Amino acid sequence: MGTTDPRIARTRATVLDTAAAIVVEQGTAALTVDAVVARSGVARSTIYRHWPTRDDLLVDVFEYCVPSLDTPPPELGFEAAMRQFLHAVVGHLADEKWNRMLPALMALKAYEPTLARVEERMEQRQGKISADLFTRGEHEGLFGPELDPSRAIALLVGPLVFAALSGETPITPELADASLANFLAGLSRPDPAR
Amino acid sequence: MGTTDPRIARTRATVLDTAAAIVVEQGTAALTVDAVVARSGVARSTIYRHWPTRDDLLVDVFEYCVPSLDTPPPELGFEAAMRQFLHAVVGHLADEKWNRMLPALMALKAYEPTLARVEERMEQRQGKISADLFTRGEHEGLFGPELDPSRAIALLVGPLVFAALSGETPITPELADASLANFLAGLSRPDPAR
DNA sequence: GCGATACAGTACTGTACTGTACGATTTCTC
DNA sequence: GAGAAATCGTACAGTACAGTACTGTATCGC
Repeated sequence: MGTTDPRIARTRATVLDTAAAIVVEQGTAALTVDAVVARSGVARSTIYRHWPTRDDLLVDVFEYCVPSLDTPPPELGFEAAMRQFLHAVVGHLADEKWNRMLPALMALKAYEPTLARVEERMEQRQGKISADLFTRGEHEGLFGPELDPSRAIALLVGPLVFAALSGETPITPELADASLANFLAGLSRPDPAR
Repeated sequence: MGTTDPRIARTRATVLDTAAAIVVEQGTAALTVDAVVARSGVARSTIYRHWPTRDDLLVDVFEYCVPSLDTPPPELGFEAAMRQFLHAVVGHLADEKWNRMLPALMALKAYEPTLARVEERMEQRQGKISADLFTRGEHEGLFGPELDPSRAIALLVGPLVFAALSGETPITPELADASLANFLAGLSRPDPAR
């Protein structure tokens, strides 16, 4: 019952790998069924057996490539856990694959509701992790419950995403450390410049 | 000599406005010559008289929409000037036009060298402004010459861009203030967590 | 007003891609 | 080994778009 035909899994993986490579190397506009056929060797009719339209394939490609982040071990405190989380984010953003696909997803989510949902699920998963981390920080007395998690994530992760997108400054664990250090420093200065 | 035929300027503006609206509302893939013809009333042959290919038109649309930032008045110190700069960035990112076009530019610059050059020029202009601002900060003794401007800009502007892209947290001047406050707080804590 | 030029409108070619249909072949399951 | 199912290969219709060519009309500069 749980056993699936290996042919199905095989072609599905082949097509998704090929399609992802095309998107990474040439952009989403270059993802045509013919291009996948030429590069993967999988027959045209076979691809349409698995995906009803080209757009459905594109959605699956993104879903296939979205990085999965883990919750840092519970014994870590806020600072150590957040550092580990940010380092993981750096790792994914530095990887050429996601480095190319993230901007494409951001650009398309405004017009393709199906891709918007992919991005939504991704942010939900990461939101759960960050919520866990901020709970640790609150228990440590670093900040109160009034802290806005979404806003804090923007402050912490924003610089990393910016570095990945602009390419002006290298995206490294050190940058993540700097972002975290600034965030922590800002906490101990609750009434800034007023 | 310096006078140009008003017909040229008129159709050029009409086409660029229409094309920009199409890109903002439906994405770059929807920018076809026929779509511009239908919406603007400008004839097909006229468009091809101004732009040799559709891609050239797209490049001009981006160039046309790239926001221009001003250097804050020289009498302002680092903090006030940077605040003003960041607030201007917030203004452009919150505007629907650039909010949609920036991700598209980020996604396409990896594959279209001509668009990469558009983005390059944009970053160059902003780089000049930020270099000016960091010089002020250095003269004020806030930091030394070892500060990396590109990296600092990532730390300061990154959260704003992240907020604009993700849509999870509102992009407001207050967010800019928080980013700046964290950056300044990090300065007075030169050896973080080591 | 007049010549020059930009614009409108239409028709056309060529191409690239989507999605369907169908028979032949391979590969899996049992 | 036999039947089922997935895959291959090809052919085809339909569409959307890029870019060209050409004629007639409106608008500019002088």
